[in-house]
Amino acid sequence: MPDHEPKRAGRPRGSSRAMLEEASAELFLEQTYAGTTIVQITRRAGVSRATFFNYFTAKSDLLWVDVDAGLARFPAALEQCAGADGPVQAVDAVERALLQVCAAFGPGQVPWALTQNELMGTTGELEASALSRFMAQVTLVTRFVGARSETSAAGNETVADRELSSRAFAMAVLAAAAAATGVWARAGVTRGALAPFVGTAIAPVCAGYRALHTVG
Amino acid sequence: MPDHEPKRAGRPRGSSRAMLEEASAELFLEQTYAGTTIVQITRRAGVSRATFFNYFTAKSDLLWVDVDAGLARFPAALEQCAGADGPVQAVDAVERALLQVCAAFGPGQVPWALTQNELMGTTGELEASALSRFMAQVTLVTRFVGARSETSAAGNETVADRELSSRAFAMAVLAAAAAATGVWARAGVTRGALAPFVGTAIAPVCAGYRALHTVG
DNA sequence: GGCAATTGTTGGACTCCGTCCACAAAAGGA
DNA sequence: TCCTTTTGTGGACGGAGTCCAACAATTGCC
Repeated sequence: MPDHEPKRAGRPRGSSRAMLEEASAELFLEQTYAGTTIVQITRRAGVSRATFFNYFTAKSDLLWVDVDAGLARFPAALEQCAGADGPVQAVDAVERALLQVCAAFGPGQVPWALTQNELMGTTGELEASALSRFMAQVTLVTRFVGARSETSAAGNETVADRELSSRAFAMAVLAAAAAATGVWARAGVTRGALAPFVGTAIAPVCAGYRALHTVG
Repeated sequence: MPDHEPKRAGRPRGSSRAMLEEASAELFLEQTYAGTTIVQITRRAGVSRATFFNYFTAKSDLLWVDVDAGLARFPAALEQCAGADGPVQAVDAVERALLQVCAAFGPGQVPWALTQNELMGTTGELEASALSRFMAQVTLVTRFVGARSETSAAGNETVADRELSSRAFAMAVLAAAAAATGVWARAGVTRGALAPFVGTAIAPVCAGYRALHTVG
């Protein structure tokens, strides 16, 4: 990554994502997410309200900066964990890739999205932004598993069945991971790393889908 | 249900939920959900905008009238399907109760929430309202399973483990059901009843959690 | 140096959602 | 009749998100 200065034409940025993230972090601590307006954030960062939307598409993006950063590594992890073809191997790869991504989250930094979810008023907005991120990962996993299940033994399994199965597995395993993350966040100071939580949560789901493809 | 007229005091209603639902259904067909404002709905129904919020807490409630009606029967179905104590029996009960609720949805009436989800602009709002409903069912299932797992063989299983396991199962099985519902809705005219879709989707998840509790 | 093209920043206007409140209308009961 | 209860109404308000026309700062070319 040597191209830090591509020397493009045009006015250079006088602000940055980081400035807005910092300002919002301070205000969220003081006033909670719901109690903070975009205008307050931009004022503290020293920019105008319109500038905010040059860096974020919605206020709720600020809740997910850490999570998004971690999730950004998921596709690469998936490819790296991918082994041979076949649905069972695909389930294995998803399980490993999820744990690999979770390894980046220790007991220290818990994303805003997980700490502000019960703070009155935040719930609605948080859920909206949460599901949109969830579904993005769902399509990722669905495609990954679906592509590796085409060559399956098949037989009495229709195309629609495989599509349903892939998507159900994707949503189930990611939901289990999300559940684990929620429990982990609520665990307070005693929580250790995230990965063990996610590991125990997704194991039964993965086992169920593995059994489905090994027996049937 | 003979108490249709409890003859309460006060001004009788000149409007009704049904009027607003009908008006919104017409407008959603003409303009899509995102393209329809609350004012338009209330104008067509012949009431004022403020009245809308006497019957619905948010515009997005209109997307879920059918789903909410079906979901309302879920707690009762859960109790009815409940058998003996123990985590395995709890998983069985949840599986049966879910299928029982799905039996109410045939190929005819597909809720707005499922038809308008790709119609540009709707996505964000839809996801918000979707997750709030999803999480309501999650707490229901979590409590149900959690209460029936306390008497488990336990041994090397801590309380935190059981809490995590219950919640992960709840979210996973409901996510699989949601995935199936989505596939079913997108299946077009060829779709039959909803229950078979959900059945194949949640079976592996339930199997996985059953195995977890029978072996270990 | 002057000039255009490019990129970032700004303020303002706008729509819609959701909340709040004071008030009017329509009933029943005393 | 007066009081209480319930529902409908209009208006005002603040915040989110969109849009746009203007302005500012920099690069590269002539």
